[in-house]
Amino acid sequence: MSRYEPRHIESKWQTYWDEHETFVTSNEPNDASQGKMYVLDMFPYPSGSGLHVGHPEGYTATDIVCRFNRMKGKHVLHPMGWDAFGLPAEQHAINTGTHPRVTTYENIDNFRRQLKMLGFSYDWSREISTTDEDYYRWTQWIFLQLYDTWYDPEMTWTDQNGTKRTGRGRPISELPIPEDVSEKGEQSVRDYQDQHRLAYQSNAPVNWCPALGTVLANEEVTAEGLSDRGGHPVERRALRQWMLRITAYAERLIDDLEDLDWSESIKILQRNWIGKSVGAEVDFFVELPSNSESASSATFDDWKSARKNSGLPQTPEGNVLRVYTTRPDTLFGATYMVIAPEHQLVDTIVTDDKRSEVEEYRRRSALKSDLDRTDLAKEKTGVFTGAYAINPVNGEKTPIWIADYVLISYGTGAIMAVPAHDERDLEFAQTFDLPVIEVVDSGSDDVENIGFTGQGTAINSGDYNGTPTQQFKEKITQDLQAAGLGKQATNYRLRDWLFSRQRYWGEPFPIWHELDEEGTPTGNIRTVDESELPVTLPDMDDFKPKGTPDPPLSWAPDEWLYSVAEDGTRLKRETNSMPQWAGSCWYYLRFADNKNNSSFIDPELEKYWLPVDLYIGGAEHAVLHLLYSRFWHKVLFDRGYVSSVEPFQKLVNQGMILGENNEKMSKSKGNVINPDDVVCEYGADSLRLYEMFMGPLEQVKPWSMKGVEGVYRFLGRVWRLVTDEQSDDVKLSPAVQDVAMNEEQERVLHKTIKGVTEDIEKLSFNTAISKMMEFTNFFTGQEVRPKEAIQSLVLLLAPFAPHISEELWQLLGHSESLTYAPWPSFDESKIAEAEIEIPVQVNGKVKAKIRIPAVADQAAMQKSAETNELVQKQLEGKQIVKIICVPKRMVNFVVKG
RNA sequence: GCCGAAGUGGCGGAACUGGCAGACGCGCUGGAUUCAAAAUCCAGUGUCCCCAAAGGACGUGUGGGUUCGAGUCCCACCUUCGGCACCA
Repeated sequence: MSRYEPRHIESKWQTYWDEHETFVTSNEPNDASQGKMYVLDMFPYPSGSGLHVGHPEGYTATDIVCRFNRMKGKHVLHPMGWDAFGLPAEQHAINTGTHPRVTTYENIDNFRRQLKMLGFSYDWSREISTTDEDYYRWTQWIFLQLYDTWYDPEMTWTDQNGTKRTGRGRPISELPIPEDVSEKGEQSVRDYQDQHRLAYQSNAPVNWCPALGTVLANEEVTAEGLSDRGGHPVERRALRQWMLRITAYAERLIDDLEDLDWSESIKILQRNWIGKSVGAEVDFFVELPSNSESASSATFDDWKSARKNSGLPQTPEGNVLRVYTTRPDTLFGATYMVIAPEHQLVDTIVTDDKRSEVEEYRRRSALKSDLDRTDLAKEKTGVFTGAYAINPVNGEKTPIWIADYVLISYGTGAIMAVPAHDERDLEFAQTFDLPVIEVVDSGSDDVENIGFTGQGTAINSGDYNGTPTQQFKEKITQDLQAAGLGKQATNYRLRDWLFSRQRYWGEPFPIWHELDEEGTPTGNIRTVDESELPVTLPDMDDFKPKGTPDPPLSWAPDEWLYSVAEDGTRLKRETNSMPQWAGSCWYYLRFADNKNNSSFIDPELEKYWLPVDLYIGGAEHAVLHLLYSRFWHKVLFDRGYVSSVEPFQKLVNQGMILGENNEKMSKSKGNVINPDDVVCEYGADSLRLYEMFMGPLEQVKPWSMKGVEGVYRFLGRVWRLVTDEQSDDVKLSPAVQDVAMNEEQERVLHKTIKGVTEDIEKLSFNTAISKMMEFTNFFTGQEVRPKEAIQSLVLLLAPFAPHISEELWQLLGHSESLTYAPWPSFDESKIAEAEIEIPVQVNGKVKAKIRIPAVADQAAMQKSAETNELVQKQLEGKQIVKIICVPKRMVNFVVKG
């Protein structure tokens, strides 16, 4: 008896595909091509534990789409690669002494083996790893472009597609240098340029994680103040770091989401992350204490009239506190000011009697980790500085406090507190017994004005009384602008991207630091010339953090670390490395042209293949990876290197697969399913089919071994549908005959083709599979199985279970792979039934069923329903109020009595 | 607290644009095949009332509403999951 033996079939076809280069994709479409289709998986980090069942979920989905589209005649690009830089390989090296390069390439080999075992139709000739020198050469090159770019928000220009745009990343050489800067000489110009580059260095406080020995991005620190990876405590420290000015692109990163075919919830996630808010900046005159050196005799009135003439300066004077607020309409309710402990103005304004207290508070908050700040969130703290600001609208003297609930990194690092209409301010005011003035009327007796943060009508606001919130905001912003006291301002929650790590296993920066005679950095830097890329990682054996923020590269061999420039300047390399995100920011571009030695991608190939038509991956990358990639892409776009505005046209996030117990799979819970084991027992086709059959792709769903058995049984049924069970060797079943289908068989076939085709297009794979099951159940019951129907099923099944399909296809007499066989087409007219059954309802409840011609009109339907015995019984003695007939659907009698 | 997604049999899930709720699979029950088993095939399977059948009632998180008709639309609420969290 010939049984379905996946093990044998699967390795046979995997070898066949490899040998025939079935999935190798030329960059040239063939003559019959129906257009290009770029389908991409989020490439994996090749971890030591191998593939997880979550990986094949997305990968099977994209594989189905690819195989389907190849059969539809599309020119399909479907590549795979490795996001292989990163912490685990380096940690492993620290623990075992094995070099990360060795571990990484071993893991990659294992991942590749597993992916091939699952029969995915990747074009392996396009494989890349972010750790390949030939790849990170271009990652470094892109960094140099970022370094060479400044953002000009004013520039209007026409892009290469002919679209008019405002705002562009431009070469630093085009940055206009103000006269007062150029007057001060070359160094001053250099500094000015450095301040405007998209890649810049900063000394801002960063998240230093002693346990990991590295600095982390805000995004890599949890709300509890622990490292995202490993859960170690994180503290704040000021260090020199590389930053990328992603905030310059915030507006475009929001705007361009509009035209993307992404789920609305992911778009919202990104919008919230960027967190745009529009409000006003307002200047408050500060009465400096008499002890201050910069104390001047200038009065509030003098200042105000001076401002009326000069307008609002770019940066406020030394005795002016600039605040940001989204509610300028509540200006009359400001009863105190709060500035962040790190604010520059603190030193200037603090009075002698408050100085020690203020200093102490600043010292404590500087030490506070984010954890402490969050913990204390409920209990507000702060100290009065002794200084007062004067409210520009009413001349009120307002005390200035410092408190760490105001963040230095947002807005101007200072706020006007309006306790009546802001929860945080109210809490603070109650803690410190500060006055509360209500200035917004909620407009409802049920809602107290104090604590009301919504929109209402102005009260206690002088001439503005009675103005609705929205109108008031606009009006007062204009008035402040006219008086030179404020202006409209936009802020983003998004911060610039901390782009350096204190790690060995990452891309080195293509950057030199100039050294002086003593060998200390002068602060000036030089870029490595493009022709000298890549800056390869030096050979090292010791990566163990020394407990200081010095990166491992700082103890690299001198030959690597030092050099002398042609002009004799001594140089030292940048010893930070790039974060793991760097490589994944642009890998989708390289796949289109992975062997190019002269450019990161050929412009023609970029135009042809990009953007990615379908991108599938885990929701954990919904914000960071996708935001970073989009940012880089836009910079490359502005600089003319890519023609598309956005990299990923359609995005789908697959849902997580849970263990059988409905919990997250984890070693400690012992509920981890290993794909190797499943393939060993049931075969790759069953694993693929099961992962698609479990439920909707985007949904979170639990694993079930019984479910795998179910689809395995289905494949067995398909096998027996085509092959001869009685025979010892594999041959065609005698029931499969080259005869015409009867009407019913034809209807079932065409219905199935239609259903499966449309379901694949909707990525509704679970229902596509159930339709093939129905087909199989039906044809199993047919004594004669017309060959045409059986062949069509094999083709429909091929994207889902390619191995068994190839085998059956061969058995059906075909000598070539079905990879490029035409997808079955359906004929709508063959699906329609002449006579259909519809329900008859009485008062909306089904009471009978009648058979009517499919084309029956309302009158015919009604007549047919009325003559039905069961219906007549129901209607007996009742008054018919109304009859509703929906063609092809139902008849409903509405009756009384 | 704010934002988002989702709640349908014993389980995973299906249901086009408001028109027969529960497709398909799992599980379970019964039968066929077998010396027996595995495998396979066939039939049944939402809950309740009824000895059973016929028949009937109820049923898509809860409570209201719109409609001839609601899983689907509207309002309020509950629960679970995901994200954010002093962003002024």
